[in-house]
Amino acid sequence: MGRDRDFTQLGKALGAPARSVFLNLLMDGARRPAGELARAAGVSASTASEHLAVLVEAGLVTVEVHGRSRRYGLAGSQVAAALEALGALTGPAPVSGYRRSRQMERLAAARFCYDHLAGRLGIALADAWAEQGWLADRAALALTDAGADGLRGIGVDVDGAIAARRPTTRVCLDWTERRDHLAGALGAAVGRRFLAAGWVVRHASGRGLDVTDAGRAFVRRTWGVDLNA
Amino acid sequence: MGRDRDFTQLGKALGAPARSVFLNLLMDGARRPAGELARAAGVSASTASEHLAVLVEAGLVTVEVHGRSRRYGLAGSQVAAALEALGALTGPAPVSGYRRSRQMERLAAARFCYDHLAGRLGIALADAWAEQGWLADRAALALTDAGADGLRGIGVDVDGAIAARRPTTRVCLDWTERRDHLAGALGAAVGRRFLAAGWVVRHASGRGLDVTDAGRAFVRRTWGVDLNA
DNA sequence: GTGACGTTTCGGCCGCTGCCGAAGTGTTCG
DNA sequence: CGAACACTTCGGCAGCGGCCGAAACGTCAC
Repeated sequence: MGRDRDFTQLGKALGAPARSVFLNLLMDGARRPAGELARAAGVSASTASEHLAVLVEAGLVTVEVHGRSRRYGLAGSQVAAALEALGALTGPAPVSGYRRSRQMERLAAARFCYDHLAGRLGIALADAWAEQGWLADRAALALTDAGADGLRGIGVDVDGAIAARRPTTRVCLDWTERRDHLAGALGAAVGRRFLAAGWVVRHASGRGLDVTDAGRAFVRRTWGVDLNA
Repeated sequence: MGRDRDFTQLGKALGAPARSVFLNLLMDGARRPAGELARAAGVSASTASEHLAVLVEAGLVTVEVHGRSRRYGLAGSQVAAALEALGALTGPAPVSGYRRSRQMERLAAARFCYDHLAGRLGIALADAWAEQGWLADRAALALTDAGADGLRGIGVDVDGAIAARRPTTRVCLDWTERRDHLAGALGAAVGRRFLAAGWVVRHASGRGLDVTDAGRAFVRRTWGVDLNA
């Protein structure tokens, strides 16, 4: 009787196409009403409702009631981390020259992964910060004193991130690039700062991001990162 | 068509009790013949064979043919990492005083998580190393120069771990304790050293470990870690 | 070669699950 | 208060998936 962790319920919850679409949509950390999710997945409202009930039952998703609308969202950063880890497994390794749709290409450039920056932007930042001694180790991404000062200097709530209940820094393996980037409470704080400062803007819907001209200039000026490369 | 990562196949693969048992058994990184897995899960050989084919198809498991026996094992450390992340989600947080079977208690004390030490032993080591400056940061577990020297001094193949293709250090969230411990190539190197030196021994089957008297004395002498606490 | 053995493939049964449309519940708006 | 709306629950259908035993396959031992 050596079974100690039962993946059955989680697996069943993940194992339906419509639910997979829902989770992907919710990976940006936003809450969405049931109807929007139903439309996005191409199923009827009743079917979507049943799917959402399954996800809630499995603990992957939580609901907030807003009047006659119900907003569904991921149950927490741990869920997002698990989905990222799982996502890193699916599909073959991205061989160079693999053809991508324009949509995928935009996602690969910059996006939110639940609450922190990901895509090539996230990786470039982690690279630069490791290079310049703001993070101690490219593999582990530990925050140094210099890094704490530097991030405070650009308006990131470093102390809030350190005080948070979740781990301050955490590595997250990128889906598209297969490289690590910064997650955890600090990653979330950086993401909030980038949005607030207007260095990135959200796509109309979903977790895609566009780096603004101001953002592009800022990262080049501050860390010498050239995002057009 | 915003779906970019499809969890359906992985989810279906995880969503059967017998397969969950298989994966749990394989979490120690060992390969096992189909028959043994069938017996452990309480299903017929034919059923087990079908399940294993599903797991292979999903990329979670690989086979090695040894004569007329076939040994199944996890497809890599990324799979183990994803399963750990998923496992951290299941079940309620371990409220204090929660009753555990003796089997579970032994697993909670020390075990292999795919290829690195986990359980209270793994956490105690991470704590001690962070405390003593061998790892830069309890949250990120970045290896310091002092840590590299120290681990080399006790016979851990630090340089091999640094040169490895996978990340040198990585944090892994413990199932039972909900705390981070050291994984990645360095975690694996530490695990190999602990086994080779006889500081831990494997249980008869599965991923459980017993810390030997020599191991207990060693960790107390070297880092002041008292495992009886 | 022949027989034993570990594993896979096949056929068939049963139950679960996804899907929908219709009806029901609760909320907002006029 | 009643109609419109967002969502959930219910009933019913179709198909998939898990299970087994029987048979086929490949390998090892003698």
